[in-house]
Amino acid sequence: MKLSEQKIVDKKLEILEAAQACFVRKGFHNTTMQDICQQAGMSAGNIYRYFDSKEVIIEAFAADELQWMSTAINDVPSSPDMLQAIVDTVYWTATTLMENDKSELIAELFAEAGRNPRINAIYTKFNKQLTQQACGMLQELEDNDLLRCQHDKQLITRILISLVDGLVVNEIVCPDFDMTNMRPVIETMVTSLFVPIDPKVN
Amino acid sequence: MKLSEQKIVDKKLEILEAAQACFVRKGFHNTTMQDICQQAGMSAGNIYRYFDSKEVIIEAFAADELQWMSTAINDVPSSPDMLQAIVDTVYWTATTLMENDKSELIAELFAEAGRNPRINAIYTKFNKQLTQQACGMLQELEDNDLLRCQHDKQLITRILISLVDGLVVNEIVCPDFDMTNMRPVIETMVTSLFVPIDPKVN
DNA sequence: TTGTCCAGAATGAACGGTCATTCAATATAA
DNA sequence: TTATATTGAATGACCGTTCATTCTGGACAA
Repeated sequence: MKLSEQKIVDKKLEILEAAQACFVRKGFHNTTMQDICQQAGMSAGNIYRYFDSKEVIIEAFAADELQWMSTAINDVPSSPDMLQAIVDTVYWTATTLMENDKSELIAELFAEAGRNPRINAIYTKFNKQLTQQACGMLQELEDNDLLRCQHDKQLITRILISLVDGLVVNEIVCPDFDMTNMRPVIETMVTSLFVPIDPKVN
Repeated sequence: MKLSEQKIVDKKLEILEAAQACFVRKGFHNTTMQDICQQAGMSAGNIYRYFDSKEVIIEAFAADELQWMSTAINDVPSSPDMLQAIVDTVYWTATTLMENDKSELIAELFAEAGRNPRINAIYTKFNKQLTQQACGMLQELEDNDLLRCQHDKQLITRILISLVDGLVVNEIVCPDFDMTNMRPVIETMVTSLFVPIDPKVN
């Protein structure tokens, strides 16, 4: 009758999904345990068997959410043209986040990271990894003479990440502005940061 | 003995300033009325003579805050070179917001706008104005043959605003990343969106 | 198969604490 | 004295968390 490891993981996930639905609607602090209970179809006491506190649920949710973003970024369809691949990464990440209604959650995460040290630590760590990963990719492209960066790679990376985050959260306060044509603009901006290496030169 | 109009305005401002200090530290929902009372050196009952509810304080604060940003944007030192003027506006706005510790507040505003319709309305309205104002400036530059936009003016504007917001909120999750050299990168990206009109051509 | 037992899963009412809001009492200035 | 400003303890609602209780399904003896 004891639940298997797997069942416990599933249960936790179930709770986190319910929590997510509530967090989207009301944010972390306006969501009550009762909200989560109702959404999860589970009693308060039972939820506390899986998570020690609401705070822990928020933290687990944050970690999950960043995990989701991380995989979303890796799912960008790759292009043979390296410059296009970078443009795609920026564009796809932004549009994917928007289309999956992550705007509110990301805004919530930033706000929480601003005052909750534990959430801040989770986000900071994720951000550091993401930056390094992206820098590594740029470095590799340079090493293989496929591209040259016009500026410091870390700066470029951080600014592009900021651009994506900015686009996503701005969706919240631009309800009726059509962003579907933003790709060419993104392309111009991103492209300007790199010099493609002309094969003819070799 | 009745307070003059001016005194009432002052009192309200005093309360809003106290509220702001608390909001920076704890965010809207973790700030208690007691926090605000203490910070303002005023009793709870008295604050309720000036604001009907905590909710109203948050709304008034949001409006004030956006007002502050609006003026900050207009305070950008102007440059004779129009392209530089645009770059400056983007760069100055971002750095000014960062230096005045607005990151947490802006993140908080985005999060709140995501679920509180009244705050959303305030922010949306501000955003619309800001976009129009910026578009108007670009239009004027084009009309005077000082510049040509490579893309739709509204799109450019929205994306640049998003970039600024993204840079500012990203400061929260990049505690130890040095952004002081970001200007050249910003310059490259912003510049790429416009074609300066060469006087020789005329 | 059938009935009994029990560990672990789940429930939900109750508790203690916190917080926004109110209001009776007091201070103040004209 | 009086109208207004201010105080801060009291109020009532809400919320995270707990815990006494109930449910469930498999083990096992007969």
